[in-house]
Amino acid sequence: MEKDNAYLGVKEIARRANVSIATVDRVLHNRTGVSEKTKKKINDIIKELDYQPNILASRLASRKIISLAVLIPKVSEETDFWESPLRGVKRAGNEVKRYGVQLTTFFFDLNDKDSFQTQCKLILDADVNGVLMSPSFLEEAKQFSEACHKQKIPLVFIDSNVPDQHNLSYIGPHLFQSGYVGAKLLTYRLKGDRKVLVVNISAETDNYNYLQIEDGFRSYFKDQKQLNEIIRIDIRDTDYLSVARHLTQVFNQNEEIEAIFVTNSRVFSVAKFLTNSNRTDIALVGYDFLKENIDFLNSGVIDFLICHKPEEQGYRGIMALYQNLVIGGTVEKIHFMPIDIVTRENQAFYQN
Amino acid sequence: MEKDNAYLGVKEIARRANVSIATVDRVLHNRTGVSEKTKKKINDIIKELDYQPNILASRLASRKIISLAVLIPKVSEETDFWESPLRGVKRAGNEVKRYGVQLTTFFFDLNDKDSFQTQCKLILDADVNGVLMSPSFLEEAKQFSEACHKQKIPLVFIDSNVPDQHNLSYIGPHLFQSGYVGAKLLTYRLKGDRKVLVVNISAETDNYNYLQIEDGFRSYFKDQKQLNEIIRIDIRDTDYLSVARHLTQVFNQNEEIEAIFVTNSRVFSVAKFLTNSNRTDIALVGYDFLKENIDFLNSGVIDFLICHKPEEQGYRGIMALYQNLVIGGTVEKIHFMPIDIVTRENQAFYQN
DNA sequence: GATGGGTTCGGGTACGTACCCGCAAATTTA
DNA sequence: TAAATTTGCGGGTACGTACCCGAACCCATC
Repeated sequence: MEKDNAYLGVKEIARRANVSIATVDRVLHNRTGVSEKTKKKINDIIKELDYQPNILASRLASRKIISLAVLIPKVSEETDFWESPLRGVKRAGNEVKRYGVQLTTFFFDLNDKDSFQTQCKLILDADVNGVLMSPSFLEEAKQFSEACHKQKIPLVFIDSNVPDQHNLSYIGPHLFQSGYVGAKLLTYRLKGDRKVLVVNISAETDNYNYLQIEDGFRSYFKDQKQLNEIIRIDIRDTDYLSVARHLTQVFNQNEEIEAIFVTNSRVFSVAKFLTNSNRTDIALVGYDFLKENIDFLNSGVIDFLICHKPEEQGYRGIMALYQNLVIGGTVEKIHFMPIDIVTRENQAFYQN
Repeated sequence: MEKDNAYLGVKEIARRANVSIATVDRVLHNRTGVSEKTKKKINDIIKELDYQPNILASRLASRKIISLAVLIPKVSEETDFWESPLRGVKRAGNEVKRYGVQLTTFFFDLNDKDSFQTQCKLILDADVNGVLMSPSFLEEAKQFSEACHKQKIPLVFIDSNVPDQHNLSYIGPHLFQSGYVGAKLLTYRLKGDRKVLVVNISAETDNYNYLQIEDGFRSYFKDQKQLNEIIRIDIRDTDYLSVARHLTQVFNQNEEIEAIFVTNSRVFSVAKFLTNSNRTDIALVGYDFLKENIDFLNSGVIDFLICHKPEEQGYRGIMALYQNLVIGGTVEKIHFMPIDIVTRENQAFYQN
């Protein structure tokens, strides 16, 4: 029941190297003031002992706090999707705050590029030690990523990736494959080879994410040699009336639609439309574990929801920064989230 | 960047109560040697300040180690299912060992009740602070649970639950609902209303888990008014030859089987049989993310795998004990794992 | 009023690491 | 060669809590 006395810490290293603890400490934090010779000697001993610093003591002795910034879209009336990542962020924040880590959250408006840039500047001015962000605007995110890299601030992307950046990690879905899974699910409900409709409801002008999902979706049909014609529609105004108007038009022009795939969480709008227009026999697949979506899942209007664990993305994102900054460990550059399939039957136990 | 100086610890409590730190400490750990009057005074101040002990300092100062026991089936040649929980356990163990928590793992033979009891005794003799176990043998697990309760050792069940025990927590699937989901998935592949076969391959004599799954499975058919006749078969010898022999017999007696549901991870045996006997058009649903199962999923013989994140069960189980013993926090008594649906398309990103 | 035993409490050190301060030796400068 | 730096290093204290050791105090008893 006694703690393993054989714990080998700085004291033991110092003893073996015939130096003081302070010198070992200097080497460990590669501070100046140690001759090359002793530095090498100490490093050898560290390697030999496979020294693992005691984080408890380390964080306790350090009077510094580590401050992390989080930049995500604010929750709008239209969709509360970003509540989930925020929950995960807060949960992680709660866990690490006892280790002297502090979070500050910055929000931007998904319909306003400027707000994104403004918040980016605020973060850079705040002199933080790490950043977690959703790179909703591709070009602006790239610039910010560059700035972080120059200042050696580790940066983690969630929800969607920005390729070829010096970021610490990406934690989020493999969008192409996600669309592929969506197509597969849709085919379970396909009876004939009538038309399939892909709906993108988004005010965002950058449709980088959306394109990858649709790519995956179409690829499945191609791979399976499904003959269904795939038609598509973009709806820029995200309010229900606008969605209903556009869909009415599509249905007027295409009488043979037997399935709909919505590329994001706004599938509930489509479900509402189908309900209102008595078209609930149409197969419907969409994204994300939102309350509205679950309701339509339970009433059978939505057949499947695909989900990428948004809360866990937030949680893992913060933990990756913690890992990197506090523990000094390595973090995998890309961590793909699972592509979860949610149905009426298993939704009760889903962990968002 | 400086740590919040306003941290109020035992020192401040002692100052306000006009006592020494040691006295405050005695109250915090409700040790003896403090008069009721001062105890009350100190407790009031603790409440007033909403004092949160610094775990870092606490664990650092404590020379005690916390030792946890893990009791799970050993990995057999037949199935390596228990590798996953063990991985999760080890991952958690790795995380908490820096905080003075030590794990010892005990294995028993799923075909040997005695080995289970033997290991239980060993654990009780080892004077551990907490136990994580798979209650594979119901009655024996109950006895062990009682013993733990008497000795005030927190106990966590994973994989399956034992109702009405004084255990700290259960972390695992809702078996009934899991069977329900299995039935739903199977119906996606059902074309007519021919027979459905439920297969249970298990040497275990206690089929407590299995029964709940089959209950859920049948309930779905009842709820949906599916007319398919459900036949069932128990296979006690888990080797492939035995499985093939039993299945051959069933198929000889029932020509109209169009779908099979296997109630545990041994679905690969059935898949192998279907492959060997050219019956791959039959729908097949089973359990668990094992390599063999994934292979058959990829080759299209298995349609769906259901999975309850076994690795995470192990991880969360240890963390629950850590939470309870180190942090002193509360733990939810039942934590149902998600009922994950794994297909060929999303398996690459599944987190077991 | 002295003695004893129990109760209540404080001082002090330790946990392993971070980092300030200051001293001595080595090196450069005058 | 002496003085002024610079470099290399050790001593020591602090972080917030745990817990040992003993001291002071109380009340009862003779």
